[in-house]
Amino acid sequence: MEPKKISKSVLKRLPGYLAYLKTMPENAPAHISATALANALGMGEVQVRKDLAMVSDGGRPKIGYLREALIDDIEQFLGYDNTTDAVLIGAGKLGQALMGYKGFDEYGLNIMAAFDRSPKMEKTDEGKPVYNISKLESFCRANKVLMGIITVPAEGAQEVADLLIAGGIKAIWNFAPTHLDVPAGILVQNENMATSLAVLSVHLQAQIKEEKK
Amino acid sequence: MEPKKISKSVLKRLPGYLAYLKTMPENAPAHISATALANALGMGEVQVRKDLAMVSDGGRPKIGYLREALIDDIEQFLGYDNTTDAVLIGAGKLGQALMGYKGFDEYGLNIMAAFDRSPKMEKTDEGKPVYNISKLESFCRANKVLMGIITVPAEGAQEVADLLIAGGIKAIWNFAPTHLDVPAGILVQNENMATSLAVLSVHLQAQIKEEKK
DNA sequence: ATAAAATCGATATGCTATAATCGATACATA
DNA sequence: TATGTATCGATTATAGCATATCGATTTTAT
Repeated sequence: MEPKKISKSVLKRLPGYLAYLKTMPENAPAHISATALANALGMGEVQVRKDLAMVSDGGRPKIGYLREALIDDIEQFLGYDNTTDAVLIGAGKLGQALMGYKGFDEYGLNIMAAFDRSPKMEKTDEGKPVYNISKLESFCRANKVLMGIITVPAEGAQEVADLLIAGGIKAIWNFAPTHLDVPAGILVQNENMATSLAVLSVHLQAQIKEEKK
Repeated sequence: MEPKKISKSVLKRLPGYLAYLKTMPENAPAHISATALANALGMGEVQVRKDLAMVSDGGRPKIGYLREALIDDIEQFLGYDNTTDAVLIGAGKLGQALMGYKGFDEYGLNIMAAFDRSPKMEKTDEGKPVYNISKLESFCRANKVLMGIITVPAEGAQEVADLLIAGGIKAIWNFAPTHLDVPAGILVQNENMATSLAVLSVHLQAQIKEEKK
């Protein structure tokens, strides 16, 4: 499958398909149609079909997609088939939770090491090393790390980002609830819980208002 | 300010403005213009102005918005001024990280208690009670809880969601990497790290490809 | 007091994403 | 072999969102 230009919205839906496909039982039919997928996930069938067409050409009328092939195609498109190394900065609770999350292997993500301003341990529970943040830049450069995960408080986030960029990082996964200024070419993906909370909060307010009527 | 219909995209940007406004130093000017905000956050000034106009009418030509008033307006719009109670299910590392996050107070979110299939403690580090999941439904009903936070593994997520809905919950914050089937009227906000990872991964692949040229 | 500068708010345009429709294709069954 | 049906894929339409432009308003400076 040739790599096509893909919109971010499509991109964000792909992991959903992938997760669903992977959780299907072994004894399920080997083929699945875009229609079936759409129904299962509560989405429009056209959208699903279009999304799948972007990453795979294995769809056959009346039959659908071969499940295994489709999984492979999506994973390849998302780059889950070759691992990318990452570093994590901020070994607090959230940082440790991420370090301990086994599932990242599946996504081809390997967190090599954690960094902290004042490390409270030499290794995480999983045996990954925890270094002082002073070593961050040289470590990134030496290991050609391309991705940094920021789990420090908001105040320190920009500083960490600058260090990462100095170390040659190309993508930042930012869990700090703050805006990061970065040069062009560096991607910042904000995992901002505040935005999710906003959506939830406004929805709940509307619900409460509705009830009072 | 009258509540207007607001698009989700606008909604998701509001927390960003709020965070920035709050981190401004005390000695900064009391007024800030939409233009200044846009520059600081690297956004289009028109968009910022439009967004702010949705939640506040305190903007004055040549002056801008009074910072404090703007903060209040946004917070009121987002419902951060009155607290909503929530329960959290899944007292693993991620769950504990969330329980320990102090910042939720600012957003008017109060996590009353945690639930787990097999609780390993009676109280969290912060002194919040941890109950067996069997008590979840009755607890929600008794305390009129409207929001549930799911931090259990993907396999158990749907089951937990069903329990929550049975308990009268209206909104679910889902950290499990799986799709949840819920009846209409229930909002599911997925905090799906897989989608973020997908964006990052594809960006990195493109970067690597670019370099090889 | 008047003019200039800056900012807001509203309107208009273009673009992207989503949704709907239609023809083509491949399998199943008689 | 022929026909019917389910599904894909392409094309077209719709809608929502982001961007650009313009006029109105208010402060500041001369």
